[in-house]
Amino acid sequence: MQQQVLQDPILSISNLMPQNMTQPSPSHQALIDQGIINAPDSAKGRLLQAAATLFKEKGYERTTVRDLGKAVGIQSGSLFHHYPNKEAILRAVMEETILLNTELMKAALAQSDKPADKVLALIQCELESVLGETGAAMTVLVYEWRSLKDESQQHILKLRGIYEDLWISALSEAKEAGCVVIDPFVLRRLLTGALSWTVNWYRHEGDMTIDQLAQMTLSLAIKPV
Amino acid sequence: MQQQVLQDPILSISNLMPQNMTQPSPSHQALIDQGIINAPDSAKGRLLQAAATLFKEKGYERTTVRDLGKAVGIQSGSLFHHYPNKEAILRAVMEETILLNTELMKAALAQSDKPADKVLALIQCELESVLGETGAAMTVLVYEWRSLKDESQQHILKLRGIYEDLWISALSEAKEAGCVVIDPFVLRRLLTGALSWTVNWYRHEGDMTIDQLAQMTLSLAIKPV
DNA sequence: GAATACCAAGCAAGCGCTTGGTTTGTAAAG
DNA sequence: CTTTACAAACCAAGCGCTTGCTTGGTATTC
Repeated sequence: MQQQVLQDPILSISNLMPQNMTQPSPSHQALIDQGIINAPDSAKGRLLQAAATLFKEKGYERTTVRDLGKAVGIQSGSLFHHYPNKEAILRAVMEETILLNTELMKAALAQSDKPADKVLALIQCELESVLGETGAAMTVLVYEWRSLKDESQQHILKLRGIYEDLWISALSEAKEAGCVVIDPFVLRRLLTGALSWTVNWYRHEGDMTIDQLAQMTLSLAIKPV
Repeated sequence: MQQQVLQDPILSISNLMPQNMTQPSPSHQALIDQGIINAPDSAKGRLLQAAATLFKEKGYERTTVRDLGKAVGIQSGSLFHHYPNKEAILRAVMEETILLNTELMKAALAQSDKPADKVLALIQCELESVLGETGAAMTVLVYEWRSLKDESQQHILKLRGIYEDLWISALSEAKEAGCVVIDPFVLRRLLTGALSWTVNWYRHEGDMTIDQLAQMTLSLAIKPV
């Protein structure tokens, strides 16, 4: 029996034609060129995208390696040619999305000047990451944390530290400028929850844009000077 | 072979001595008396408490019925004498905690007068529910939603609606009084995220009390009139 | 003596992952 | 332009284990 009988080869993980592909941003492309993250149209890249979607929808534990294989058009066993085990796929999803969004945040900060503008830029960035293309992966990062082994948790925590430092320094600047009244660490944590939770209610079809939501959130976080 | 040889009968689900029991509040006791939720020292009540703790720590899927049985000192198969299946245990954990906390919120609201006071009371209540005794169950309610069958989700959603109505009317009053500037629905959703996320960072050992945190959150949500 | 609460044993299904072998892409050698 | 060689990508099959849950029987309680 030939494999072609069982399965359309165009669905093969390495033959899939790119679809709905938007052009990666310069920051994104730089990370791909440096080999730090996988291109979205590569075999591994598509696997990670499918994994993020499934992990978000069904949860990591309820997603089987057979689900993952079916999503990218290969046998479940073939997954282990790309990653040593299922947990490594989860870890890669988390690692890539945090690396990418850290770079996007740095780029956005570089275009801002006043403290309040920097805070707004960070809020916009985080909303984009949660509600946009990397939304599935970001949700997985928040909701599937416990499924990581201790070793992986510490690895991701280190990357998360760089990301959080950007937030803390921006909020601290804003506090010194007098437009933030509560402790920056507490404020960041309240914002983390508020922003990540948007994935559970924000709808693109609605009549509130992401920028509007960002402005509303900013109005809570800072007081006008 | 006698069961006593294998297992200390004092650990049996129906014989366990109450420990670390605080006196249930009047609202709590009322719900117990009406048979709406199980007493914390009953067989089912202890099972639900253990389940909430395990589900929070390991996640619902990673918690096996054998884990649950061991936690309350019975065989895994005996669980199905109390609940028809594992999902029913998860559902019961969620249902009881939302019913209880709705009553606690109503009681707190009854003691408040001005709109800002009502909002503060709700914030305090929700923080207590997330960080206090029902914290495990509340965390499960947030994180294990996807593990519920559709039917159970709709059942819990209905209960949650009553809870959310209390929030929306309080925030709407505050908006009419002029101390809330953004849409009450959006504000509630931002607060939902901010408050539920506290479970991931707030520590009772630290030098910030829950009331202080509630005050800080209030200072973001409303502006002084 | 009936109902309740439990145990001991185990079944069927599904899980992550391994294995041995085949196809495909690539690129140098003839 | 073939041929040869080899590694990467994949399939088909299934192993060993764990899972939720069932069954038949036994203490305990009122």
